Amino acid sequence: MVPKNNQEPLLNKDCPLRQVINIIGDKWTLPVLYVLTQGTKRYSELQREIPGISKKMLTQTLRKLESDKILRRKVYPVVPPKTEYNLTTFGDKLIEPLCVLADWAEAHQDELQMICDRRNQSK
Amino acid sequence: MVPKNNQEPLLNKDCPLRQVINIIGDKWTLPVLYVLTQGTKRYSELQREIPGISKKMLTQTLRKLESDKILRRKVYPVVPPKTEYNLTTFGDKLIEPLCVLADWAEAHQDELQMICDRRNQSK
DNA sequence: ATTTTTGGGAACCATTAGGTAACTATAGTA
DNA sequence: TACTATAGTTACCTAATGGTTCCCAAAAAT
Repeated sequence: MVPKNNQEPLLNKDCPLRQVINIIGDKWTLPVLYVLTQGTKRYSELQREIPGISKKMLTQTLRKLESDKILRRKVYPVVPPKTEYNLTTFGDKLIEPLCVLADWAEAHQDELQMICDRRNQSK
Repeated sequence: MVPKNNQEPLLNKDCPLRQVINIIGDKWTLPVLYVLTQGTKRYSELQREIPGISKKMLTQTLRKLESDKILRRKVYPVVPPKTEYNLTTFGDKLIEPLCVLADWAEAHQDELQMICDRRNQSK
């Protein structure tokens, strides 16, 4: 009898945790999600509220999250264009465990900053 | 991720949460950390227990985590070489909030798998 | 008549991440 | 004598990520 492939869920590079990290790990995904926790936003609002993001990256990030069904995109056929974005219920649920990590990160802000500084210095 | 005060520690691309993601977001970091939660491991043990990792990536991942003080590297001056790795207390602490995310990810395994499948399909 | 507004798309480039293969040293073993 | 085990290093290549700049339409405002 072949042993059941009960692979450790945290071991390999396709584990669920890794999948989450892949989904939200892009440079601009967290800022976008964060702004959307404040409610429905238009494209231009997102761009204004996320310092440094370019149109290309904003569009790219939004489209990816839309196809992941983490957010919803609603286009109004008017001119000039109007598009609204808001989190799906799945997006809302995803936010919760991220908050835990975010709280930990805030609590360890100084250590994290030191790590990042050390990395930038050694480059 | 819920706004707490007038600060915006989760908004910009250098926020603490983003810093954590940067630190543990590399392809092989989570598998390495996971194996090390089982205790001290030698280089060859890590390589055996992490399917698919190459020597180059294992070394690279370990060195980065060492300079981040997430793990400790102990070299025995013998031949053939012997090197042991284990988590620091900071590494141990880092694991905890990641477990919360990992638990959520496991609970939503199916949805996550669908997202990843859809992404791979559209490529 | 011209500019502004909005939500993009397309082309192009630079940087980074990650993968493969070959090479290293030295003691012990067959 | 040749081979194995260990813990790497190096050079080279490709793919993915992210950034910049320019282009678009059509109505409204100046």
